[in-house]
Amino acid sequence: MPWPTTRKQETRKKILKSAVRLFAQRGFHNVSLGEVMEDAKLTHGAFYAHFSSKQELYNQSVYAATEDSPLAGIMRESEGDLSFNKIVKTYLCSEHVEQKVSPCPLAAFATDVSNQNDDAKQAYSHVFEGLLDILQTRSGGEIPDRQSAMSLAALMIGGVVVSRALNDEEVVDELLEACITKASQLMK
Amino acid sequence: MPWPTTRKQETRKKILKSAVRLFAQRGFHNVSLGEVMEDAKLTHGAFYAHFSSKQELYNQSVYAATEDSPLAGIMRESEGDLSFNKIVKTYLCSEHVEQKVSPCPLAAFATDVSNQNDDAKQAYSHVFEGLLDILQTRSGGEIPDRQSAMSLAALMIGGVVVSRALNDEEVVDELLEACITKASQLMK
DNA sequence: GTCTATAATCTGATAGAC
DNA sequence: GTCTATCAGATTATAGAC
Repeated sequence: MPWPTTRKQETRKKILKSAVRLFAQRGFHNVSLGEVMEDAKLTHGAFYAHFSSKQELYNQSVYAATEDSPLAGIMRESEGDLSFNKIVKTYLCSEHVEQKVSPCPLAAFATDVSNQNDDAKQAYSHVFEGLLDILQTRSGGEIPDRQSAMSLAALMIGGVVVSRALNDEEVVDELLEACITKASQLMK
Repeated sequence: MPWPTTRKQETRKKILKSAVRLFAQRGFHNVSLGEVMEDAKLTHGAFYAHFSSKQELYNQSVYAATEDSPLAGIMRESEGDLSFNKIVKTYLCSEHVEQKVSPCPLAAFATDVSNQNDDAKQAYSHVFEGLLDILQTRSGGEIPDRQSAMSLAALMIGGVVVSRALNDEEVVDELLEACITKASQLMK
């Protein structure tokens, strides 16, 4: 029985989905377990039938967030290669900055993870390697090597992280456009 | 009397210095006012003679952190222009990632600020514009325009932020080197 | 201005009925 | 597995003596 989709696993997924959205929007300490469970239409006490601690929930959220991230979305849409432009513009857009779409955990969870335990960092590292792999293998050769993929990842994540901390929408648009325009120059 | 350096202002500076280091290392919610005041050799209750709330302390820390940041350091050392290589290598180094030097607030406070009020974002935005200004006016023309400066800032901040969330030192070194190597290509 | 002491609140985690 | 109820600890902010 490889996938015994029990009701418990469905509930666990619901909790994770709520956790991903809330943690990404407000950060680890600005979200209580009560809020997560309420969002998942359960009560506080039921939490510990699914996770051993808030920290474990957060670590699992780092993995879970990859499923609905912007890049996962365009990967589902297109079966073949992703164009470089499509990748960059999907990531560096105001909808992603404002989290009108489910966010990339590498941008949303970065600073929180750096303040947490090694399990969280391991999850983050794993997801980061996954991004590098996608960039290199699904871009039809437009991203030639690991070094290019790494610098592109830093540019994209940095662009979104900084944008979220600015208070001037015009500067945000300017920054996103600058990153989009300059990204291709990293590929040479 | 332009600078009446009273003892109160000295104490305020001491509190800010402790706050910058602790907030940068562990984030807003992982640092208590008690810890900040203890680090500044005072007791908890004395805090409110200097700041009206923890949030105000944090906002002021964003500004205060610029004084000892890596780029402020090399600007004090050299009177003339900074070389592009010096800027990039000073920022994207493991000592900065591990905060063995006083960190740049744009990297250390980014995600926290995005979860806070508009005053914090205003402080962050102001510091960000300051970085763009330094990059453009102090690089001897090696950073030709605002768009180049913006993309470079995103690359540098992103490189440090991601590095702090990874658990594999080798990958961190690889990432920093990738960002350093590729940075110059953004300047064309 | 700085101290000690405490109020008021929040939240992670546990216990036990159903 | 989910619920209600509660414990235990931490933390921001305040009060009042010095």
